Amino acid sequence: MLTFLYLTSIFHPMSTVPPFSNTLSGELTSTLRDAIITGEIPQGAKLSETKLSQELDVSRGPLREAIRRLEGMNLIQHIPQQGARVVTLSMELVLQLYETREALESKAVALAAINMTSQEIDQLHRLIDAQSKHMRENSGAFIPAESDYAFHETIIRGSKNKVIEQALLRELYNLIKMFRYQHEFARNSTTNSLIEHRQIVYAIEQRDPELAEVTMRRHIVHARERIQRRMSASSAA
Amino acid sequence: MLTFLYLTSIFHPMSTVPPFSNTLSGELTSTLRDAIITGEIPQGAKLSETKLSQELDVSRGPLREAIRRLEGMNLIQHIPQQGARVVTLSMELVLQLYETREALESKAVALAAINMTSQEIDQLHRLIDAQSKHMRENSGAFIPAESDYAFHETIIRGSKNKVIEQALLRELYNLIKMFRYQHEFARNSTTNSLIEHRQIVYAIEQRDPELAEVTMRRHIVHARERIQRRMSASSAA
DNA sequence: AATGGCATAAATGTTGACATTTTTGTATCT
DNA sequence: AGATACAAAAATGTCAACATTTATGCCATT
Repeated sequence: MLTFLYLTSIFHPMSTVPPFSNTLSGELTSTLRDAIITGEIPQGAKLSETKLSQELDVSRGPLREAIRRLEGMNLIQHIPQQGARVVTLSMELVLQLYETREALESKAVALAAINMTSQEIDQLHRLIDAQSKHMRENSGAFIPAESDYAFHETIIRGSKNKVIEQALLRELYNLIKMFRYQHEFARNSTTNSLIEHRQIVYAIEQRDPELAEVTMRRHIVHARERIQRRMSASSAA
Repeated sequence: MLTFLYLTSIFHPMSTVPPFSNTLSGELTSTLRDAIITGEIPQGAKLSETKLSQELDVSRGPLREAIRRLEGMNLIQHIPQQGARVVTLSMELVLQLYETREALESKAVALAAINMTSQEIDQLHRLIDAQSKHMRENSGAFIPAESDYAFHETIIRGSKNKVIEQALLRELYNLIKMFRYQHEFARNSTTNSLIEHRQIVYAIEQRDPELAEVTMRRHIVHARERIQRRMSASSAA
């Protein structure tokens, strides 16, 4: 039933992250990653090697390697002699993700305020302008998720700290994207987010690490609180 | 030449981290991890699948899986069609490691001040007492690395945040241990560290997250500055 | 009817061989 | 002598079969 996975991996909007191409096991990694993020393979589902290898028409070797990599990205959990399961995003885990993101990304933006090039700051302006334009032209008050990710990824890369970048983009953000993609209420950002984005860019522009840090911290805490409210309001998934 | 690796993986003091047992590829993961941390397989060395499989007398399948896992722990870097190399700890990377550790572990201790059980706090006291005893009885002014790791790991686990715990213990600490193990000057902690450890435990005991956070942040910044001084003084490895 | 054990089936772990790509070394040409 | 091109060798990527462990389902027993 997963025959359309190859299309997903190429066209899907989720794929801002490295495509792992060149090798079959790399392709499989991207394919499965996107299928997990979108929920095409649902949370808690077992990744049966035999079934997947038949459906995707590959041998089990590369598949196992892809699974090991996804394990490293925290998208799946592997129990020896039992197999791999897609991670389940409990409310507890999501809140912990945002706590961790707060710690890492506030540090990232502080470093970005020091290390970003002016070209990268220009890029932030372009993204914000696009977000602003989108809001004006579409009645609704939402930033598309893709644009929001681009904004945050630009800052994270601008920190020039490869360790933080890796921790955020390779481990945390996949899980956050998975959560937001699978929960309609979390999929888009509010109008407040745009204001906060402006504040963050202002602080970076001023080369003020402390201001950038507290602004980003507040931005993420707000997001977490919004999630917390809406999750306890509706069903706690 | 790596025939003694199995012994290393069992007896080596580095192994406070999960042993990955039960399965051959899990054993290989632990074995290679420890060999990398200790420098038995040196930085930048190529992990040749054919050679390793001969020396360790295993087939390449499990070996490749172990390598994928070590990739996820940031201990090795893999380039498709070219193979895997042990990461090289440049001065830049080490400083970035400590920046990241500062962000994560200061958050961890703030959470630990809220979430730690009294049993866990007792454990911290026992560790500090042992460290104190060790310093009194041995002329030198050093905390053994193992005891220092145990202290920090107890706090990290005490945060009850699995995401932070994973990021620190599975990704960062292996690299930090690798660095400290391979640089004599970084192997042990100074007398100041013990004082700072006491301050951290005090803050946790008072259930004061903010105090705990700034205390831990300073502790790690001090460690980073010490490293920075000594590395620029001697050779920049 | 429910439980326990046994046999079968299926899944994961492991292996060795095959395919393809990259590297290495040699020979030739300028 | 240096550089380029080709050929051989070695390494990584992939596959299919085998081994071992775990899960399933049936039968017998209480």
